[in-house]
Amino acid sequence: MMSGPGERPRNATMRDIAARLGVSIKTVSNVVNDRPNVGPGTRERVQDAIRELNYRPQVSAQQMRTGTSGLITLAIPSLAGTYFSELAQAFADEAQRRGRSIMLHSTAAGREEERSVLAGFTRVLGDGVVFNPLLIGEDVLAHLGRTILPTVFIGEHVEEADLPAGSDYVRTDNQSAAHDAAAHLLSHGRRHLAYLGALESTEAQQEHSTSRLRLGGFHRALAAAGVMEPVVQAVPAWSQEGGISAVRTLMRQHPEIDGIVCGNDDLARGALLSLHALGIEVPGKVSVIGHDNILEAPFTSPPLTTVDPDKRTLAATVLDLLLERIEGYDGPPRVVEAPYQLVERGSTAAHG
Amino acid sequence: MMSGPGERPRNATMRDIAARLGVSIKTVSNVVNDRPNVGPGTRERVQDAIRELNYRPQVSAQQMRTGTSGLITLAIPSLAGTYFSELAQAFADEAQRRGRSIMLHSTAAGREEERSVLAGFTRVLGDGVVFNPLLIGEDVLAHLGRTILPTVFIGEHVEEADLPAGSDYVRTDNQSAAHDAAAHLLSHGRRHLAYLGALESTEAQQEHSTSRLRLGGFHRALAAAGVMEPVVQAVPAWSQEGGISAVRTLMRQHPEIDGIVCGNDDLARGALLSLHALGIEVPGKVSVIGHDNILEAPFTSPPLTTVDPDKRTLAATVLDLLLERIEGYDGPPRVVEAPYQLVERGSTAAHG
DNA sequence: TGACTCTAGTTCAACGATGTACCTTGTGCC
DNA sequence: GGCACAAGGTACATCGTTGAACTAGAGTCA
Repeated sequence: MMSGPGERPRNATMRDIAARLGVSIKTVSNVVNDRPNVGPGTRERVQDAIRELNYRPQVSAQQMRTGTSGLITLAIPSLAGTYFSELAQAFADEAQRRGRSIMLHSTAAGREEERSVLAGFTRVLGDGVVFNPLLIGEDVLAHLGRTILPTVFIGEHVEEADLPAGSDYVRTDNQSAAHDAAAHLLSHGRRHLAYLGALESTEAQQEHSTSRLRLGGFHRALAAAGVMEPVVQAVPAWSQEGGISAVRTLMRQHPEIDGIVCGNDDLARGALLSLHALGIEVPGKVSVIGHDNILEAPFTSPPLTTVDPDKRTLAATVLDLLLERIEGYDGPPRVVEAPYQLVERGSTAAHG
Repeated sequence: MMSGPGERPRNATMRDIAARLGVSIKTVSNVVNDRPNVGPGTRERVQDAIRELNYRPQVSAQQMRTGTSGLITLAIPSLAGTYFSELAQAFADEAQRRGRSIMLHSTAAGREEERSVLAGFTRVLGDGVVFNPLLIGEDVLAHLGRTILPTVFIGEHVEEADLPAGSDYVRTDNQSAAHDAAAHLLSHGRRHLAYLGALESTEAQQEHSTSRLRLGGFHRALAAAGVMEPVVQAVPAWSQEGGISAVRTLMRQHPEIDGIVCGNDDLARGALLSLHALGIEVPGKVSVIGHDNILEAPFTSPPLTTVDPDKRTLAATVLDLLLERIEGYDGPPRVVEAPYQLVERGSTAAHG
């Protein structure tokens, strides 16, 4: 201990411990892994030596011998954006609970970057991959014989038929979620609904198809209720500021609007602020509903009703599937629907 | 290719390639690592086989042999919070540029979790650690003989004297940053400044000491300018909603205020919204300055002047130091001051 | 021709941990 | 006394990769 400055010492190995005590390496291994056939005295002496030499098992050696490292790669577009950063946090927490570590791989660079995730990153590293593709299409997936590592896809951009062998899919049904959000407003007597979140530019392409799906669900709900000509309001970006300016435009052009379904909670926050500034009561005159249930959603004014994708359960489900595959399951691709839930707060209310 | 469903095949190894071609494993290794002493014909045949068998080198075996894996652990409190999630993204990007991967370790669980980071996570994994401690104190660091892996500390909670052997420190000088922010307002003729961001509860303890340092810098700037009795406004949390309500209180109790230094940009965004709602012009009547330069700062209304800690440069600096240590440097701890920069936007302006 | 060098390889050991198979004691029991 | 048997170990091979050391053959040059 307190070795002080000097040569950076090699980390202690089982060999060091064995040598110091005059026992075999295997006995040390047995102590570390809580295996039988070690006398209580020996066990204790080994444990003392482990503490003294500050021994830690070396994961790479374990992986060589046993085939697993406890490492899981999480490949998502970017942490910039509330949803993905909260999702990553959920994965990190759930992985830690299971004694696993998360490797973060950002695919913001686009299609090539995503393809390289599937190709195995040019190096085999870790035991499995959680992958949220945005750009990779059927063409790529369909020609992928089999993933090199156990993989679970997440998101909404994967066709079930394209799932490669050795992978599973936890699907988020954004279309239904948006449908339910709109239906919620309709059930409260709102009839003049707007969808806030269409993107003009393909620049923010990442949210684009999410937006398209949510818009689809919105239309479906309105069609089912016989409400015609719903209003679709474009935004410059899925951000709070985008919501603020867009809602100003929206209410000027469509003063009859009494309910707004927002593409995500950042937009919804902007909508709330804008409505407040315009002196329009929420939920008295206009109801607002968001998507994602971000951490701040309960603290907006009024508190935001939103669709909760339950990131923690999603992460847990995904990791359970992945760990099953890592531990040997090799059946056909499984598809699991990720649950979501409408969380009702103050920004929506029944209408006289 | 297209192996289809069936037994999950072992990943191909160099041995497989060598066997198929009747060459030695070492020759395959030489091709993979672009080493000389391989004839052009042989090289090509090996490359073809690599493609056919979809071979990828196995990092754990490489690490065993060479001692490095290309993996770096990033231990930060949590991704919930704009600053840390943008910081993590910066690290992920910079690491990818350097051909390294980031392992994410969340220390939100607190002191014990932080201690275990220093103790080496109970398993040796990866080549080095980037660690932003919040709670670990001198007592722990000082008794740490030497870190088990090369480590670079970041943040502001480390005393230089306590740095363990084998580590470096990239310090963020929050006190000076807050000082400069206040001085900026003073130089524009503002005299009635408030600091927004003191925390009553120790619940949000993570930001607590950051807040304390920034408040210290604020006081220092005012004292130097001879401004007495600055106002310090408490907030329930360092969030936008916290800023909104706190600024309402602040302006009611202190209508003379003409400049607000905010603990972070989320608070500052709240301040801008609140001031707008109160009909107080920014920057006409009150100037607002934030901290962190979050991605949305340029898009607030008016655009937010803020202190930019330049997360990308920080990440690059940290990784360079860490990689030097990983590659063998074993000198005494180095301390580097992370630069920051005041980004002037519309929320501050000179005062008549 | 002989001494040398260069190219294109080969063989071997080693990194650290662990599963399998084997060995050595001491004890209990007939 | 002889044997079985368990408890508490040891010895060895192995996972995939790479550095060091070696070799066989061809070309160079005095």
